[in-house]
Amino acid sequence: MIRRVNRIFFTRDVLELAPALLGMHLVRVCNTGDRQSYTITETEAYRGENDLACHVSKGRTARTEVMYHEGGVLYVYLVYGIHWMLNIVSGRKEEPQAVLVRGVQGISGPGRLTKALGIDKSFNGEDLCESPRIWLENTGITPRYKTTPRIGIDYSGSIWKNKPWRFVATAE
DNA sequence: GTAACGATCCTC
DNA sequence: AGGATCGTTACA
Repeated sequence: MIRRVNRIFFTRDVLELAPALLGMHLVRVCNTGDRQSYTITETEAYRGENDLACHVSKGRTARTEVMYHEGGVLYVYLVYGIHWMLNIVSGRKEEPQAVLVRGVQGISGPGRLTKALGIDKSFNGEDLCESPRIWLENTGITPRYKTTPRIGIDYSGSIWKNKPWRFVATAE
């Protein structure tokens, strides 16, 4: 039985949640009522204030406030003045962690993903456990995956830059 | 108020 | 290898 995943699923540590998202369905209901579902194939973990690649390492700000919420809400922000990034907040309240959804089946690249799904700033703070327009469903399939360092965070220093916190589903 | 900086993508 | 393009942040 496929159904929306609940709060408990998201309140785990981000290093557990990020790989667990692989193979799950990201379901999006657009304005016309059309429902589409996308299989998640690539994620990255951003883990707390000590992680120099994570936005909260620069302090708690209006932008990053949502990451301090309980897991299951979305953190959406703009990079390079162009691309919206889709992140799923992880961990418990006051435990700022998030998973960047980098790709789904058929769409690679986090910027292209949000464009295809019509995700913008209005989704910031959206609750995956309650929202009528976006949620996650379990498929019971956990694909094999590989880990690599995260992308585009060269500024964060070698310790954090080299953490193997990018999770990419591998073809069977 | 101002200036610098990107968790990217596309085109050379 | 480099440019697009603008919200967020840090500073004065």
